[in-house]
Amino acid sequence: MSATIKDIAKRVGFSITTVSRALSNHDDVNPKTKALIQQTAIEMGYAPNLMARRFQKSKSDTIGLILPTFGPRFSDPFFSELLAGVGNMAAHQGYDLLVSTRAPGNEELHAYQQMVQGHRADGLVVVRTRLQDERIRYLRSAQFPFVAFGRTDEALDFPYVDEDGAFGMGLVAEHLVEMGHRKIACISSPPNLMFSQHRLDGLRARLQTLNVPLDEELIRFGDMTQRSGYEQANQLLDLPVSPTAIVVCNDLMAFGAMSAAQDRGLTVGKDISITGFDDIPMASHSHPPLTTVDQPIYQIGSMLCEMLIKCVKGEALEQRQVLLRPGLNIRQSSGPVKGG
Amino acid sequence: MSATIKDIAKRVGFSITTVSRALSNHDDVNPKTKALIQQTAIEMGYAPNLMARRFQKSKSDTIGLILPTFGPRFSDPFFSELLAGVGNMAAHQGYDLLVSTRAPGNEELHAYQQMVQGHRADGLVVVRTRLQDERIRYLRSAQFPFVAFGRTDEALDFPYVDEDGAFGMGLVAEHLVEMGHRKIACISSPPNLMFSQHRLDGLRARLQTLNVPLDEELIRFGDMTQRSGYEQANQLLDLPVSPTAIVVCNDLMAFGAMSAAQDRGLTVGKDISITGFDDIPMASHSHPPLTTVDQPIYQIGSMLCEMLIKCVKGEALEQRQVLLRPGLNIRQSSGPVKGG
DNA sequence: TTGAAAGCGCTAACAA
DNA sequence: TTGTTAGCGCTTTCAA
Repeated sequence: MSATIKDIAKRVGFSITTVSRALSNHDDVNPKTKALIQQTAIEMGYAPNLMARRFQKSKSDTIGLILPTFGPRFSDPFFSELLAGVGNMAAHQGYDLLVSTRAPGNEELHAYQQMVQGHRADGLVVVRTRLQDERIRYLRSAQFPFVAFGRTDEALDFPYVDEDGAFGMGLVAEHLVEMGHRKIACISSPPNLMFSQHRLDGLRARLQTLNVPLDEELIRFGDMTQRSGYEQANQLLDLPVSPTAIVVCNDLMAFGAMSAAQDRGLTVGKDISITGFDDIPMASHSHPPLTTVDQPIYQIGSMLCEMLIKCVKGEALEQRQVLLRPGLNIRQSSGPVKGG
Repeated sequence: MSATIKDIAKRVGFSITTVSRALSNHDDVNPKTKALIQQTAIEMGYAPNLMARRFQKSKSDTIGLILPTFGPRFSDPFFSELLAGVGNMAAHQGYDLLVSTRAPGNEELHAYQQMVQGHRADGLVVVRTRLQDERIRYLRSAQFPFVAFGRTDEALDFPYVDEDGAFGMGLVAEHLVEMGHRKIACISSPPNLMFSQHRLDGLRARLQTLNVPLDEELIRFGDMTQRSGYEQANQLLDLPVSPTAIVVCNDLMAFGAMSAAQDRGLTVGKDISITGFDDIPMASHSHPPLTTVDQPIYQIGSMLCEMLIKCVKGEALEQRQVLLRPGLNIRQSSGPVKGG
């Protein structure tokens, strides 16, 4: 259907070799010939056949991203922003972005294998690292280029970008203790996720040093959805002595927790303090606006992609492991302890 | 690096043709030979080189999806769910999913051209159709397979899935009028989007027949973000005689509108009614839970993908144009008009 | 400065 | 049932 270099060669009367070189802008082609060929290519509406090119160079010029989805209703503003960050950088660098969505487990690992073995992508972005992460183990054993969003619990050396969640939670702890809170609860995210560990540990450690040890009875685990935050918060609020503050490990669950509190007639920020983590755009326009730890998701996506492309090209990384230090955005969902 | 059919051929002592046929499970191969070859392939860890296969068949087994993003902070739960719907069906059918993110405009159209001309994908999913949609015009002119999420204003025949937004808004209109509302405002989405037209027109038309004509002064346009809903609602609430109900054209803006009302001390569902559209998971766990028109985003994604793959394979579509009829989920964000 | 030729891994006519 | 051969479109030695 569309023109090939062969067609162009026929038209201009040169060999396909010369055409190929002219179009790749090699400098061993007579300028006049080159100009003629390039002009003709435009006239004929030539577009290189990428499948042929990729095959012959055995490079896909594609990076892969497998999103861990839980259940069909995968409604997560976090990932759409990350995707935009990765995708825009990929496009900027002339790379395609191949996306898969799989629930963690065997099928997911299989998807990784397919990406690698089928040469579907030149490198992979691994998101939301887990304890004993089999994806990372696999990619390392296959010696396949990848960059992770998150660290791991194993002593493995690989490139990653992560945010210092422990530090972020430290800021939350300080803020709440300063506001007089002593009975602090936590709705954490699934414990098999690395960032859950960092955040919860960070919270626990900082509270300890502030002499307000975290009551282990007041820790709940949710699945990161708003619904889950709602349910876990309800459990906490049902306790005989309910907490004066709930530290939630992601914004979505924090919204759910706010709803739960509000359903009981509590004024969030006055009767109870609730904090989040991520600072998704919605956080500044909820009611009340959410106190939360910021995480530059879009930029992280960009960085991941940029680093990965360097890896793929065999270029050296100026920084192989990046740990970002977050800030705390204090808004109206948190305030002085009541009667404090 | 990895084994090829040539390697297998050498090992088993058959020709590469026979190996190729055995691995493709053709039935003109001796069962014993076939078994031997397949066994050997497994032993050798053979994985077909997709780039080679795709090149030779000149089919990418890939479908493309270009997400329209506005600005860097692309935090949209709607699209992540759609992506999951499309992606899971694609995986299920053995197709890859190529994703790009572009702001509407020239670069976006260029991305479409790249997909088409570079044979990057066998077919495209076009989301969020617009008035005079140049993407659709282009794909039609290029005779490239595509399926759209949404209709168009031009009299063009192409496969699509859409939800009957006018009907959905009719339900909202009925609900509000029944609750005694007469001063109804609307926060619409950008008027160049087809679904905005359908929803606003549907609202206007149904209100008309209910003898509660929509006051054109009470129509505002937002950009679909929570922030925008917040801002537009504030404008409406600043009017000398503020509306008793605000019909918002998507859930995210509805959340923003709720925040704006709540900031003024209004109780949403009592002092003012607010409705949304989409029924994203968050809608049932906001405070108060949001009355909204449901839209099965995940299923729509699946359908789009399934239809597209049929198109790509040259199979007939049993239904070329699908228009889904929505329902209204009445929750606590809407109620009887105050003092009504 | 240009061209001939080989080959990337695979599939599919056609022949045996 | 199996093998021979050609070729997909492109890049890249090597030779002229």
